[in-house]
Amino acid sequence: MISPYAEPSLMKTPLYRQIQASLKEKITSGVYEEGGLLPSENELCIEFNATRMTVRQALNELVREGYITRQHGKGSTVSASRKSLGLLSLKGWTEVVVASDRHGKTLVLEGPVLRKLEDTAFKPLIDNENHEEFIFFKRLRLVEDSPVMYEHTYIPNENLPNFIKEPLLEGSLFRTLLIKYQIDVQSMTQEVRAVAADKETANLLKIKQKSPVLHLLRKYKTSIDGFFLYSSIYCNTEKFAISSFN
Amino acid sequence: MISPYAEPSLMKTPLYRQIQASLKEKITSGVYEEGGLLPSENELCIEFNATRMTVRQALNELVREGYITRQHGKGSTVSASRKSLGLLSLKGWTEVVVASDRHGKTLVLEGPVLRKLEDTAFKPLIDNENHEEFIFFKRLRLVEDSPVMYEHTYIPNENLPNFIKEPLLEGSLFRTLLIKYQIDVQSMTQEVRAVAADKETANLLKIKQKSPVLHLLRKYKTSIDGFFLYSSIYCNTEKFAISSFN
DNA sequence: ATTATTCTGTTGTCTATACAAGTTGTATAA
DNA sequence: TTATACAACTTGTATAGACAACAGAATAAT
Repeated sequence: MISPYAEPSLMKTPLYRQIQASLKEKITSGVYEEGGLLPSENELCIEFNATRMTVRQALNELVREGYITRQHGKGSTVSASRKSLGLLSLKGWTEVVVASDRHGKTLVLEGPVLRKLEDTAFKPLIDNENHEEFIFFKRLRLVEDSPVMYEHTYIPNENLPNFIKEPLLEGSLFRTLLIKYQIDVQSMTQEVRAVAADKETANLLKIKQKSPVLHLLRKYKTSIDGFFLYSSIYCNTEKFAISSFN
Repeated sequence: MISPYAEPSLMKTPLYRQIQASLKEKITSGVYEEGGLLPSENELCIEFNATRMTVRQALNELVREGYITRQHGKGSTVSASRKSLGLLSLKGWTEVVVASDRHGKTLVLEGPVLRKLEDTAFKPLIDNENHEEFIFFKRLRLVEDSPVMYEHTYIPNENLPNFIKEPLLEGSLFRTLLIKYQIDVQSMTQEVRAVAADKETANLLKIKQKSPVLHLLRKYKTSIDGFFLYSSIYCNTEKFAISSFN
């Protein structure tokens, strides 16, 4: 496996996933504008040459991801991008910030480098697999030039040839995994705590030491069985809240 | 409307909701034990006299609510009750604590009483409706006799005759709404922050003032259109984390 | 003018069927 | 004993169609 990109995806993606991706693309790019109605299910059936059940499956996924809401007898409405920096479900940083119309930046403070997972906090999230090596990131994320999140990311060093050598596509990890490696991040579990900021975190987030920060321990499930991503995230929630739904 | 309970539900609940409820009941009561397999889709089809699509809709809902996981080619597995006091999605306090096999108690510190909503923090969650009066609770929730959550609940004073006069069924708000009033809590949105505990909260949660606590602002959607519940929750996450998934 | 009623288009629920694809155990062959 | 192949089971994807329930606009009745 020398090719810079992974093998072109021969595994055919299901039709409903294609529809889902297509609609998502049109929503985030503004073709379907916020607050507006999507085409009706029957129209989508014609557009994608699919049955209503298939179209509905795509739409239900978009509801689950928070892109649309639906109303009986009316239609599917494009959700307003969450006002309080919705760090919801699957959405990676880049996507969220773009969608919420704020100016976001990501600084890579360290990495990507190979290292072992020493953070014991992850133990309860990791089930059986004992991965040897991880690709490690330290990133600081800013909104309108004020630091909001400090994140440590661990990715098992498998399935990702040349990952370390090349920059992220558009600065987005999720997007890079999807485009270059056909790895789709599908869901997430997390543990949430409120903790006092330690010295490093406080400095980076420009807050006082010991002030309350949100601590998220995340495990992302991907389209590759047994391949997970792990993140430990400290959030300054003075200006922005983390919003979620279910 | 003098009858103590709401009219017997004449609105027929969809078949998939019935299946969903039946399976949920069997899971929480232990008929299907944790880590075990549910009957296959085809078996459930026979049991409930439904087609696979209908059964699958029920199963998908249970996945969304975190009761089961599914694996292609294998079956539906009953999820282990989340180790870290999973305060996930829709589950009310009672249900979570029972499921997680911990000894939980709820103290009603104040209420239910009628009052207006003065907490300005809810403003961003409330869209259009200006409810006049709310049924208000102050509750403290304990796990193994140590206080973990301090919660303010606001329920619009509509659709709930005699609510204040009678105790909650099995101490559970959600269960009371479902059984007595046929109101099903279906989903939730929330904003999450880390804040410093004020004096009252610190005292109740038995922690030091200004120590970090999790603050959750929740809006619950119900089966009645336009009828929402609101909660402001402070959590001590020293011992327990809030876990969620999506 | 206002209020009902009807109509049309939408999403919600459900049936019946088919084939694809993953998992597991069993039988067979090396 | 160890592979290999197969069979039987599971869930995943998809088609085609039907009727119910809801929203909103157009129409008819008052």
